[in-house]
Amino acid sequence: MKIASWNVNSVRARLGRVLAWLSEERPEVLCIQETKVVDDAFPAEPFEEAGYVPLFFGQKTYNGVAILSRTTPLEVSRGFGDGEDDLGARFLVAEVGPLWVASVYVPNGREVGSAHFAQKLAWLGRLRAFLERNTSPDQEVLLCGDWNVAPEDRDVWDPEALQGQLHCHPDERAALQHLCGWGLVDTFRLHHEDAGLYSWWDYRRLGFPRNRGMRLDMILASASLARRCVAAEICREARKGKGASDHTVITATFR
DNA sequence: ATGGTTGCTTAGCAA
Repeated sequence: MKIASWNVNSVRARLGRVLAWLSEERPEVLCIQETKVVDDAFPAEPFEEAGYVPLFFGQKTYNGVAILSRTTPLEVSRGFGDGEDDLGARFLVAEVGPLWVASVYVPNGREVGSAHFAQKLAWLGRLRAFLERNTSPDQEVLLCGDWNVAPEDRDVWDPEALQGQLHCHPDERAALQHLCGWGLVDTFRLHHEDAGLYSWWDYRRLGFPRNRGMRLDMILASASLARRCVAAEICREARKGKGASDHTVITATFR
């Protein structure tokens, strides 16, 4: 069973690429971030024709998340429902058979020390609170998304230059670690130890050709799933060429 | 300190 996650930077601009990748790889589930489209305009039909049932939670211009599943997903939640500002359409949860799957788009934070940065840290805390209220680490939980945090120095192209910068700040890493402390494992690191493996490369300054990137996208799994995780990959091919998202698609495969 | 690129929307914002 293959699960995938992809920040597509506009689902309409990337539709052809996403459909081509789906037909090639046929994952059970694809979680999408940055759909950048209101629900009325989400391109549901092409995904249905490709054999997927889409759930989507979007807004105008920014953010937006979706879950595509080969079996009909049951929508569990849009946003945290905790009475606070969700900072846009960033969180969608569905049950897919026994799986409890979330598509997650963590706020960027914009600038270390800014109000947006504080909201990013708080958002990660609210996500943990949501898990505590709505599920259990004993369940089969998958959080798939763009975390906007590079968890360790080996996840960034120049850790010295980027030390303390956005995506690498100790407070962001601590917030992500606290979330994982609920009972989640970074599936990629179960299978790969090397530095220099990234999921995002800046469009500017030839980031991808120079492999100047960061690993910001992750599939986090609860213990019962982590035990059954037999592979995890970053699909660099999908970042190549004109018309690619600045993020590439990642996968985790479970026995 | 700033720039570089992309997408949405149409000049400027967000990433």
